[in-house]
Amino acid sequence: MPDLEERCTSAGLKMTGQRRVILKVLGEADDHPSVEDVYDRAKGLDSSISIATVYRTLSLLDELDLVVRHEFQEGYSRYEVNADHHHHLVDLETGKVIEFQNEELEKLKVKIAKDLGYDLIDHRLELYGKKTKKKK
Amino acid sequence: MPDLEERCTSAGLKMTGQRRVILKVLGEADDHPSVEDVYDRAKGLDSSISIATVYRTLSLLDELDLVVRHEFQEGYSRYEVNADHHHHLVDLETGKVIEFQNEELEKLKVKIAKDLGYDLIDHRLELYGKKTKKKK
DNA sequence: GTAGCTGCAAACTCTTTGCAACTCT
DNA sequence: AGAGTTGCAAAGAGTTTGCAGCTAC
Repeated sequence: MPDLEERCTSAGLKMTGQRRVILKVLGEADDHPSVEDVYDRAKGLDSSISIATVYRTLSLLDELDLVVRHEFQEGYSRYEVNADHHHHLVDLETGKVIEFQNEELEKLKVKIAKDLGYDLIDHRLELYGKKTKKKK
Repeated sequence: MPDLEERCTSAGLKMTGQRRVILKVLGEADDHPSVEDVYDRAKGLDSSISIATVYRTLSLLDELDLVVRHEFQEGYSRYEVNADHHHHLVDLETGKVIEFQNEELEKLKVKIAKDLGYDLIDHRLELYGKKTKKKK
């Protein structure tokens, strides 16, 4: 698959220094960074970058589907790159996000929507849990 | 089941005129009103009520689990009373919210969390769809 | 009487935007 | 050259909060 920069330029975006930095940060992220996270990491590479640019760039990338915006129950957005289809389990004790996939679940969702008379366009499933404590 | 007012007083809340109005509005709501919605309906009964009170009251009710707060992908909260356990399908064309339950889904969620080593504390499932168009 | 509640306005958080300067192509 | 992009600061939306006065108990 072509890299992020290439996909941006072929979508007609100009490749500025700031965008290169933000794309680098995103390309290296293996977590689900908030705008603030992306901003902080980007500033490490180019301290002149502004948070408005980070917001604008992430919005663009979201529109181009190069990035997926999530809103967990935290009051702000987090972004994810290269998101193959999956869902999230949020660890309530650490805030860590665990990804999972489940075939059965996919089928069930489509079926539920269909039974209600709808075509499924989008969906959101998040689990919130705590690590199972083993008995001593 | 005892009514909302009763449940509030027995939780130690003072029963003020404003709260009575807000509880009446909530008791009569069979939809998923936003804070603004509750505020507007409450003003119809007592025009002196302030939106700060609505926010404060809804927060209290949420803490007492007398109400469930939802954040669909709209940028604000909606509330729901007497929520027996169910999920939502949001009609992307009309904004209408359809409720559904599904036993199979419940079991599957618990199983997924367990397989990942977690106890499921909370979860969120929303489907977003459009009405299936029948062929002519 | 007093702890709790209220309205008001100011403050806060996250996000978007107008504008003048700048920069890819 | 010119459209697109940027930083800055101001503005927006939704929500919370400090405070002085009021009210249920």
